[in-house]
Amino acid sequence: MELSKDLVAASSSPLVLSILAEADSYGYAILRRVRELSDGQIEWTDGMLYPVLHRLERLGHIEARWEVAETGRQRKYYRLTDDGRRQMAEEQRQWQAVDAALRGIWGAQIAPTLARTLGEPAPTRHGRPSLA
Amino acid sequence: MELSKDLVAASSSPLVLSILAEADSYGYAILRRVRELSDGQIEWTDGMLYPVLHRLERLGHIEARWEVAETGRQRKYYRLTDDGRRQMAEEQRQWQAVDAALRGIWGAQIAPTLARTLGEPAPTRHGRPSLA
DNA sequence: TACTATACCTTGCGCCGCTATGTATTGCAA
DNA sequence: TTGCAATACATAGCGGCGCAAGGTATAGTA
Repeated sequence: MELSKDLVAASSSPLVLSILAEADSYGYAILRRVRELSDGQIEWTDGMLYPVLHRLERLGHIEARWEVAETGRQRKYYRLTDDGRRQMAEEQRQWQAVDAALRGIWGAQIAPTLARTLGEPAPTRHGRPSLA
Repeated sequence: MELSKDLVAASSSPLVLSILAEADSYGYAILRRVRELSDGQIEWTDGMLYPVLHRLERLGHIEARWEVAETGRQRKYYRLTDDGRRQMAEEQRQWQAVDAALRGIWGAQIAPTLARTLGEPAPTRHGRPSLA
């Protein structure tokens, strides 16, 4: 699925922090984990992930170390810091607040939305606009 | 609650489109509706909303008309177009895909996250990193 | 030998939220 | 009647960031 850039921006930090909360990891593995978690619906490129990792490191949310994998390859492992753990919790709160609002408004519209996307005529809503 | 700018960016379009799917509305009323829907947790400024409305109009997702309210005031009412309704459905799909991924990873961590934010020591995770 | 997957990185473009600022009107309270 | 808050719209400049494109290098495999 093609995700809007704003949604990618909003989800990249919480997703990365949460993945590192599970266990230390490195760039390529994080890309795979995101694909996995979303059942293949979210497809990040490495070109967008590395800047995210560098930013999170600059902000002190994560820490990097070089390590040599069993394969003989160099890998840069990242670890969640205490500060990063707090940040993750905060981002979780924010996401859930927005999600609650969206669910609130979608919940009241699920049936009509489905009907309309199926091509049925929308109930006419003009005439007197609501006086919010 | 203070929301990160990325989250604001990601939620502004779906929220506005969904609110207009309920009924035609105008700037100030939309601000109030957002506050209402989020139980006061989301506080948008008008300075960020108007550019959003102009963009959505430029993209053809909504349409504007001037109207004089019972109060005698000029108000710019916005209406969701058919294109906007499709866009809303698409953004809903995207949001739910990301939300599912986040729930997936948070679900496996809810207890530990709560424990750690309460100040308990995190389980040491260094030593052997996971081989993702 | 060549190709794919792994593994890291940076540059430039374009977009957009946010703060600050501006204008104008209505209604209420001092 | 004076002043403030709420209503109602709008724009300019700044800073930040995704993303595509491009780059380097190694390991494993055909």
